[in-house]
Amino acid sequence: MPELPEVETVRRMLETAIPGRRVARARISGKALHSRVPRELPRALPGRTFERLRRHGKFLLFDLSGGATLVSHLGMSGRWLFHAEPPARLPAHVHARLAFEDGAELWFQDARRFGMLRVVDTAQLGRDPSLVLLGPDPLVEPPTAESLLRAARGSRVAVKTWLLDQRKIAGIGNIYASEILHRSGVDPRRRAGFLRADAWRRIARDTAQVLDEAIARAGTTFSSYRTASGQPGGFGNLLRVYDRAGQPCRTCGTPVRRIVQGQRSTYFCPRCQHGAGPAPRPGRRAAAARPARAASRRSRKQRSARA
DNA sequence: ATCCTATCCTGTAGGC
DNA sequence: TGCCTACAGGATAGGA
Repeated sequence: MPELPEVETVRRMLETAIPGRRVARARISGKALHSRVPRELPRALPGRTFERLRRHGKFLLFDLSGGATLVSHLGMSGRWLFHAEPPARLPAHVHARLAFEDGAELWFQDARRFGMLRVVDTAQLGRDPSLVLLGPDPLVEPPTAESLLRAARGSRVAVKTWLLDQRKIAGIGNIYASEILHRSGVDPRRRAGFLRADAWRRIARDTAQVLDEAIARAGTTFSSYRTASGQPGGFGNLLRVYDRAGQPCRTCGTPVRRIVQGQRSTYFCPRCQHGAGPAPRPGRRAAAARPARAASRRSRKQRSARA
């Protein structure tokens, strides 16, 4: 569920609900002891008021009164659930429950327990081990061709894998990495350190574009708690390659391919994302000359067929 | 330094 | 129906 656009959606939602509310009680579940939910939560939070909500990449930062910040990462399956009037029945995998003085509650639910919570001294946030290495947040400091070219200098990893490295850009995950590269027309297997400025320029442009569009639609996938009815994010329909192996590329009709890079799925269009520049592996051939121009016009038929 | 692999968990979808 | 396997939006420790 949670890449930057999803986390930003959560942030915006919570921002309308929790600032100004004071914690009366915090509980963690027994199972939480095995997860990354700190045992001191019940001691650290009561009496504190939520002040504002920040985000850096995929991290949510809840600033609290008294100079503390609740740092949260949703991992793969984490969710924040806000209830003005909490239901009696607790769903599975709720590891932390914060009860406010007015009766509202905020729950942290995380089936797979890859997420984490931590309470840190706000003044020391910059030294937090999980935050200190993060690269720029693309909404705050939009990447440019120059910044990307510089950051990727010398890197031999595939550009898709490079985009997932939170130390380079904070917030891009597996869905949007594929989507960005498809829009940019860059082969995901190409080595980051060998991309030229024009490729990075397109990647910079499309990173901003994809993230903005996804945020505007409240993200991809997730069965959200934003509305009482739990509407899913609306970007799923706009995905051009992710999870579409074998289906026609929305641009040219060529079947989308799925490959595995760093144990994670990558989706791309072998025609739209053929390479300008050096081949990903020492063994060339990916960029073999191909009459992409003329041939790709065949797309029109398929496009209308799908609509 | 950089890169790669395995690992932490549970839920779900698909094949038989 | 049940059983089995493969896979899932993430990060990171440790070895090469």
